[in-house]
Amino acid sequence: MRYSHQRELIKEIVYSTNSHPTANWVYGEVKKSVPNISLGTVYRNLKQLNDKGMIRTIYDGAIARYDWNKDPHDHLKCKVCGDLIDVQLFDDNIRETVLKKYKFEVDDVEMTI
Amino acid sequence: MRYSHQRELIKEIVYSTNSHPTANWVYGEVKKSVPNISLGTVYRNLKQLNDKGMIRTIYDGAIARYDWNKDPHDHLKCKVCGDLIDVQLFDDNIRETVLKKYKFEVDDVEMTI
DNA sequence: GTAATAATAGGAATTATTACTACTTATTTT
DNA sequence: AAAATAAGTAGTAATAATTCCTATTATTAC
Repeated sequence: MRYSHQRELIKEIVYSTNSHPTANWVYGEVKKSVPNISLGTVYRNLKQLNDKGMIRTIYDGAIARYDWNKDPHDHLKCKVCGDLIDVQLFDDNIRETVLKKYKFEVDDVEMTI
Repeated sequence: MRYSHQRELIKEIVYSTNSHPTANWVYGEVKKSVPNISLGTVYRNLKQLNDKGMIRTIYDGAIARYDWNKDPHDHLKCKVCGDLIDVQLFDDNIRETVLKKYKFEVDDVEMTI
């Protein structure tokens, strides 16, 4: 993965907020400095950053949101305003519990409350 | 909500499987008995069944899946085949923990592992 | 500096879902 | 039981999020 100005900006934008932004919001922000960036570029880079483990993708219903916080954590979603906030509920024993009870090796836990 | 043949079938189909089917899969199944049912009818009825609490909607990444099992439970998703299986991991103290720690009243917990 | 090729912009294509509309059917009223 | 009414339907258009495609541009290796 070689350097690109666009990806660097996209990464900085995601890292600059706690709001778990959508691709479209990131697009709007990055357009401020690169007015003719394309939405496809935003999506491609978000996916690459996710694949390289630099950001995390979470799903809010049917739409993807991006999170710079890669530590295992969960989200509380406000029913009224739709905001997601980070919470820390369970510790690493989920992994063991699941392995013991269900013989599944855990890769990732996504919980929205 | 008055009776409709289509909704009845859709409900039976969702209740007949543990596979957490998508709207599209339900559509394919119901077409076997009502060949010219429309996809919109399937979506409308799945939503109604969800709103009346007869089925539950879960999100698998970006797509909606439907589950007859309304008891609180979580899902394990196989990374290889994509199947979702039901698991029972945590008990009702999630609700209390969240209320105490974060002052959020819990409506629904959705966890995919 | 030049060649090789990853990344981009712009737009078309896809996928999941919702909205619209004229027609049909279940229920209610008479 | 027929007529009235309003919920439901099929078919299709529209939307929203995301991915794909292609000619051009930018980064890195030599």
